[in-house]
Amino acid sequence: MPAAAMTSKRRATENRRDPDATKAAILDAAEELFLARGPDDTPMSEIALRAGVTKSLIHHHFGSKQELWDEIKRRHFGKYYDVQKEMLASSTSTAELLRDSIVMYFRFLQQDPRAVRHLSWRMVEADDLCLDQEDELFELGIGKIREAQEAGELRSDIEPISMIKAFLALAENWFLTKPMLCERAKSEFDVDALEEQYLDDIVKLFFEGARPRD
Amino acid sequence: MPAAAMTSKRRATENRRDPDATKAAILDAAEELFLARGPDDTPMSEIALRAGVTKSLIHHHFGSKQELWDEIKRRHFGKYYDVQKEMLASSTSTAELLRDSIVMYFRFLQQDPRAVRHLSWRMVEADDLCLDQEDELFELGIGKIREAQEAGELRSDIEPISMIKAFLALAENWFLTKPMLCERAKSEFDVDALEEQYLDDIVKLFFEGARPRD
DNA sequence: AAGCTTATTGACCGGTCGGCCAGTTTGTAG
DNA sequence: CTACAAACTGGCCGACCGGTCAATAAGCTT
Repeated sequence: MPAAAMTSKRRATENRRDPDATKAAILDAAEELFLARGPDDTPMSEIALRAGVTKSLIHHHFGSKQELWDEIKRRHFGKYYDVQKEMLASSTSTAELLRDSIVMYFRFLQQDPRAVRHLSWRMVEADDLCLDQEDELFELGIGKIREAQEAGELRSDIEPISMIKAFLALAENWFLTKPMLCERAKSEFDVDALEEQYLDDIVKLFFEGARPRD
Repeated sequence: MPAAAMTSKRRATENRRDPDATKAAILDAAEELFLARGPDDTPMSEIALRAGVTKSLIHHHFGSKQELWDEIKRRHFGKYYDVQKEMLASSTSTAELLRDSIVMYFRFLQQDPRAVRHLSWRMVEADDLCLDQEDELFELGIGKIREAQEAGELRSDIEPISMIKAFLALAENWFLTKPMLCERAKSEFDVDALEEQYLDDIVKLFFEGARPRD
C-alpha cells in the first residue's frame, strides 16, 4: 500500500473500460520513469506496474518501447507548444516583452522539473521530433525581436536568432546544472536564494551588459 | 577489415604485454562508445571488440561497467581541469580576461565534440564526480572577477558567480543544441557561419547588453 | 630455471528484458 | 441474441548482457 500506488492509476469510478484513460495512465507512468532514469534503464514491466496495467497492453496500445517514448515526447512538446505560441502571438513587441519572456521561461522551467528532464534527454539523443513546430516558434520570436530593433528598443547589430539562443541558454543551463549545484550545496548555502539572484543578474546582464554604463 | 578496426588497438609494435597501453585502449574505446550512445546502450562486448580485447580483461582492469564509466569521466575532467586551472592562475584580472575566457571556452567546445558529449551525460546523470575540482575552478574565477569589479572594469551589482554561470551557459548551450540545429539546417543555411555570428553576438551581449547605449 | 605475479583468454551462468501469442473479457453494432 | 472488434491478461521465449571462474601465457624476481 505505498502512496505511489494511488497515483495515476486508471479507472477510478468510471466504466470498466476506457482506452483513452488507460493510454493516458500508461503515458503518465512511462513519462515519470523515463525522465527520471532514462528509457534504457526503465523496464516495461515497471511502467506496467505503475500504470496498473499489463506489459502486453502497453505493446497493444503503443507498439514498441521506442514508439512509446516518442509519443511521450510529442505529447510533452505539444503542451509546451500551445502555451508558447499563444503567448508569442498575443503580445506586442517591445524590449519589455523580451524581458518578460526571459522571466516567464525561467519560471516555467522552475516549476516544471519534467520539462527540464525533457530538455536533458533531448540533448543526449539529439532528438529531431517536433522540429518543425519549434521552428515555427523561432520564426515568431525572430519577428518580434526585429520589430523591437526597428523601434530602436534593441540593438540592431545583434542577430535576433542569437538573442533567442542566448536567452534560452541562460535559463535552460541554470536548471540543467541545478541538480549538480544542489549536490554541491549540502546545506552550505541556499540554492533557492542563489536562483533568484541569478535570475536578477541575467536580466541585468542580458539588457545592460557586464560593463559599467557611462 | 573496417577502418575502425585500425584505430586505438593496443600493442602496435611494442612488447606483447603492456597493461597501461591496454587500459588506455579500453578507456579510449569505451569513451567513444559511451559518449556516442550512452552507457546503458553500450554492451561491454562491443567495447572489448573495439579495443581488441576480451570482455573479461576489462573487468579485470576496471571492475564493473560503472567503475569504467567513472574512470572515463575522471580522466576526461582531469585533462580539462589542468588546462583550465593553469589558464586561470597565470592571467591578470581584467574585463579582457573574461572576454578571452568566453572565446576560449567556446573554441574549446568547438574543437572537442567529446567534451560536449561529456557535458550532456553529466546533466542527465546529475554527475557529482570531480565536484571538488570544479569548485576550485569556480573559486578561482570568482576571485578574478571580483578584482575586475573592484578595478571598475565590470559592474559591481552582478554576482561573480552569476557571470560565470552565464558565460558557461552561453557557450555550452550552443553546442549542446547544435546537433539539433544541424538536423534542422539540411543545407538550407550554413551552420558554421551562424556559429561565428553567434559567438560575436554573445560577446557583445555579455559585455554591452541588448539595449542600445546612450 | 624455478616460482610467483599478473595480464589475458574463452567458456559459461543467472538474470533480465522486450516482445509475442493464444486466450478471455467487455462493449457494441446489426 | 449473436457476432464481431477491441481492450486486456498471463504465460512464455529467445536474445542479450554483465559478471565470474578456471585455465593459460607472459614477464619478473631470485
